Amino acid sequence: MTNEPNIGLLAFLVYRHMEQRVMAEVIAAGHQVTLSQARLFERVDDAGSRLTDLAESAQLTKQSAAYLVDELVAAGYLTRSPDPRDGRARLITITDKGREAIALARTVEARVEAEWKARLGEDGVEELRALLLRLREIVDPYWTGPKADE
Amino acid sequence: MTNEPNIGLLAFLVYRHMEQRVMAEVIAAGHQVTLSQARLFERVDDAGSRLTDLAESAQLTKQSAAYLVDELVAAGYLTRSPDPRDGRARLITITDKGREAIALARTVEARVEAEWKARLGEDGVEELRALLLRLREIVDPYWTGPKADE
DNA sequence: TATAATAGTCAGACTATCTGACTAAATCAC
DNA sequence: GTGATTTAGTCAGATAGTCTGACTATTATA
Repeated sequence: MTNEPNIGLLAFLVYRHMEQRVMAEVIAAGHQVTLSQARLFERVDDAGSRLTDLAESAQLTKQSAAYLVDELVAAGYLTRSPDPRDGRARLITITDKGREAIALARTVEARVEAEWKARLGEDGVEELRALLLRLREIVDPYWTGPKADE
Repeated sequence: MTNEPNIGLLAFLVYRHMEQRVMAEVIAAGHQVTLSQARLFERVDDAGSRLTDLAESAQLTKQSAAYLVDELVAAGYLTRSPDPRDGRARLITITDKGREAIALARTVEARVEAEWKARLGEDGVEELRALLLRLREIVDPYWTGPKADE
């Protein structure tokens, strides 16, 4: 494989590094979360998510998502409650313990990005973010246009 | 999760898109390869790789790597032969069928990057690649410095 | 040459994933 | 408004891919 590294692979290395740095500190802080759980967890909306939406967003089956949500509920990071607006649905929401983990993750993310700034410069990192954001529009099926994010 | 998307997550979306596009076409072309197999396969060196190196590069245990290599050998994409320079080791090399799959993957990668150029411009894509390459140096543990790649 | 390190395999367990079949509730079509 | 269809989620079972621990064979080292 002696090739000009393609952008997909380079992006993977960046993504994996960030994920590993965050996971390492989250686990070091005593949180008992697996990678699969974390990947689903980070998609839970502040206002609560439905299982079906979570599954779609994470590109998993509902069954797989339910399995991971069960574990995250048992570990105290999420709760399920009936959705008042739809008797079939249940709302999955983040607990205080879950928010603590998110806060820690945000801290680590900021620290890693700071390291990247030391390498690429403030301008370089912002240029990178801008380019990736524009790519997101054609690369992320859950992108619904500017501002429609929330 | 109503946050300024961090670069790690944005990089993930880009990586996943490329991977899915490539896998979809590789499978459509009749190759019977799973994602896990492909992720290992793409790390096999042109000159042949050792299992231990593959495992380390893909961040798997030797056992897991061996399991995937077994499948790729059975499917005709790889072969194993004794390493003439080390009686303990075996050299894992790419078959002609494996090279066909790689050629196809390269074609799809080029097509996807062309789409990205339509969005970001030629300059934008090259700027993105340049930034990711510089980040690679601090983000990829198997990076051994310029030119030492081979 | 005895000891330690390295390359890989064997055996067994477990996590995360899937497919298929199902229940209950909401929505749609008259 | 009732019957058919769609939607949200669960239950049961299978499987892929991953791990840990223990082992063999070969090479390198003291």
